[in-house]
Amino acid sequence: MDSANFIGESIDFIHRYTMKSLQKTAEEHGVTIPQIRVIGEVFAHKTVSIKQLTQNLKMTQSTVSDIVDRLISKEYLVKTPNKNDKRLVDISLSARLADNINESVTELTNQSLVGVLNLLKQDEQKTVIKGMELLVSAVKDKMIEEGMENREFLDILYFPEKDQRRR
Amino acid sequence: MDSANFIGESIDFIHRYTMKSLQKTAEEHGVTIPQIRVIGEVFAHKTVSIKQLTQNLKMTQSTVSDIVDRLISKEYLVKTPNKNDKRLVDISLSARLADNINESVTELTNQSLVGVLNLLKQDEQKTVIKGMELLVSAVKDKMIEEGMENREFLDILYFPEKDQRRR
DNA sequence: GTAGTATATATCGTGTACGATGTATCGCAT
DNA sequence: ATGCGATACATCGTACACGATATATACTAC
Repeated sequence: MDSANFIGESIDFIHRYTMKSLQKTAEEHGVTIPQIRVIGEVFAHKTVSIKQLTQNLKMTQSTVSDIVDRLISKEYLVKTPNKNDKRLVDISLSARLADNINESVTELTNQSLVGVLNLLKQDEQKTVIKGMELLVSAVKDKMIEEGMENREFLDILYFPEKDQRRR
Repeated sequence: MDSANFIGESIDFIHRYTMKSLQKTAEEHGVTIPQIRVIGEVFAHKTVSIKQLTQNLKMTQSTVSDIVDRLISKEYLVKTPNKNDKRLVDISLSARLADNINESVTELTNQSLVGVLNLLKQDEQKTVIKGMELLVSAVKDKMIEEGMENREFLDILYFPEKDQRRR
């Protein structure tokens, strides 16, 4: 129970750190973290629907909708109705942004943690990863055990090597 | 770098899980997670200032202020000006709440993770904790290295046994 | 084709969350 | 006592974030 507490606080702590860290980079570009994440996805796929963004970024549809709206009013994105299915909306980079965008968008992904891991020795990194794998699979098991409906919620996380083990 | 990515996603994943898990318990009581956290702090200290809540819960003063206001309008908390220092505000449980409150408030803290850890064998738990300790101290080092101003941000996390090691 | 269901977005209401700014009070130095 | 920087809190503006609901379109069965 005390260990659980420690794990909980640690997760919170690291989560806060990465957020804070990303935010610094983000606001140099005049955007927020969620906004960068959305832009990154659009950049990667050239054109996506709200639905896809919702799935890939693990945010609810309404949240994504909001963010996209803000990015459109900033003239970073454009929305065009999909030809084949008029319910869909094709979201893509605005011409203006498509030009002066570089890889800096994609490289935004947790750069901070790379630096953190590099502070550790090889075998220490192994331990960290091993521990995280154990914890994550335990969480997954727990979720299944208590019948957490959110299926999509699960297969978000990829495992480095082998995928599923444990009971 | 791929490991960093894995760590990052794992942290997010677990963070989301614990939030989701806490939320379920919280909304059975008709409150939100931050609200329960505030109530718990007030319950523990009998009477606190906004400042103290800000520090203990690691939220900004304005956020705390907002939440306390909502809890007051729900008649869960009361605000009385401090006698000694008129800048301070004493926050305490409302009479109504103070009665039918039980330990269930404090036990709200990451109960979910206890269950998760119990799914692991003793030595696996050891690995998880060890890994987390390594990661956390690496993050702390990184924060110091890049001169993260937020000092308070640091001494939030208690370590089970020994406190500081590493370079 | 029509009805009924499912899907994709939009919109609304509420609640965090945070930085910036305003306001009153406290303490200290003069 | 007067002034001034520091402190505690409130308030405002903006941006997530999510559930609930509305709306339009697609699909399916008949």
